[in-house]
Amino acid sequence: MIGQKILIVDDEPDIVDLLAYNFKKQEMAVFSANNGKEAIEIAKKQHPEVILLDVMLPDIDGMEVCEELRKDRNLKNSLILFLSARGEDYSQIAGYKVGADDYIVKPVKLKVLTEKIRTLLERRNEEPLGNITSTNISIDANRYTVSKDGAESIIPKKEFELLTLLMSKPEKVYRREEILEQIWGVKTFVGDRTIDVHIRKLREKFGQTIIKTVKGIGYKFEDNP
Amino acid sequence: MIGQKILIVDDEPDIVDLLAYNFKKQEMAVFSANNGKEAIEIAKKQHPEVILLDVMLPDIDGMEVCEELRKDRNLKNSLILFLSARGEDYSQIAGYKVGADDYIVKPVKLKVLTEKIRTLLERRNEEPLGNITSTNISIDANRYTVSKDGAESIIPKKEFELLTLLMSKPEKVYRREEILEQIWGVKTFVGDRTIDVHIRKLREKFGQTIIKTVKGIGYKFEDNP
DNA sequence: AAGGTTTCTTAACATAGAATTAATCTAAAC
DNA sequence: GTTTAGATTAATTCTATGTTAAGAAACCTT
Repeated sequence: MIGQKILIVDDEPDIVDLLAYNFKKQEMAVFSANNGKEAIEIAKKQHPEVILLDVMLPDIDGMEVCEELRKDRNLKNSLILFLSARGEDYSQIAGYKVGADDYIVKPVKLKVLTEKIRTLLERRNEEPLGNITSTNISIDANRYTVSKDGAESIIPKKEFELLTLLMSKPEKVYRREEILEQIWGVKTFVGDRTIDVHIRKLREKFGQTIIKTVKGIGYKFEDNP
Repeated sequence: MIGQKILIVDDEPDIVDLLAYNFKKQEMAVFSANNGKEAIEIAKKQHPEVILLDVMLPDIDGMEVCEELRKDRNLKNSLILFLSARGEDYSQIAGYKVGADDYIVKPVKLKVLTEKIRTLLERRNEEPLGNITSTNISIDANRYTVSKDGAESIIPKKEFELLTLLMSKPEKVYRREEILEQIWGVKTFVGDRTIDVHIRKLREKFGQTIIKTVKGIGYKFEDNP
């Protein structure tokens, strides 16, 4: 588990220390928080691959924290594990609903925990990521291909990202602002016509009608059969 | 278990003798070492199929020896069994991390040991681990060979690993990041052009078309008949 | 240990193709 | 009909990768 980032959230310093020590030894980058607020803050900044989250926290409930974390794009695929004391059985039921991947009952056994994380991480990596399909065009994120009418093609990165974004929510109008933010990042300043050019390329390749202009606002993907 | 090479490593001559006698009777080629250094030396030269390794050695720790041995490509598939005195429970935990196949608590019972080895060897042979085949190229991970059009060749380690990675999921685009992580490990900082050079070597050897570049993303193996 | 060989990595440069911009044109909205 | 956002095109700049050669490191052989 070398190189992964892990965030440990618990209000008991002993537990945090123990776990931190263990995972540092495995060459993971360890972050820790003692409460929910802090946890959210760190997670959003570092987007760790693994998050261990105590259910009982002084400020926010662990499950609420979890819910909050899952809203962040960069944490969608993180592994979130609940830690709960023996009595708090409810976590089991609620846990999955809220989006945790698993839960561990304290006292934590390091070996078990480590193994669990390893297994889940492996499984995660194997899972095919992002595969979007509409009536007449489909994207395969693993292979970075776009298929239309059976013809598969590889398109440049920016075009691919743009198409993926629009197709991820068909019919939703993405404001130009929003597109810039998602694909170019917030800080980047890129000319006014840049998006247009990429849109044009996509239309050229997959037909004028797949992307509709909403003047003054932005663009949307249209699934026209 | 006829014809196999076995290396016995222990600092107690009695034990070595006993085991040696036993395995010679089974027509195995027996080698022995009294310390870690010697063990490594012999193992690298003889690459025995089976290695019995005492955890407590006068010089190097048995587990370190094991780790060292596993680095040798000819010993990757050897059967390594730890021998440990009853008290030394830690070997159990650390053992499999380090790459041992099993461990035996002393006093060794010959019949049990022999049976264990037999079973493990059989299982090993049954699962020719890592054997990837595509239409016109195939990898034999056990023997570290690559065959194309009937011609079998041995290629350098890094190239082999890279090819294996890409071929393990044909058509899947491996991001450069991902490749680095898998083959070089996250901690390693390796130059930007290193991957390219290895890719180039592979294309040189097996044809330009086997690996396709996905610009801005990474590479993928293509099975083109 | 010395010498030769192979493998790995790096640096430097070349190049193709991608991203961006600028300039100009078009059409929708008022 | 004027205005303005967007479309179009081509030129320009950038960037990722390809390529080569050379040095370092690992590996073998004697």
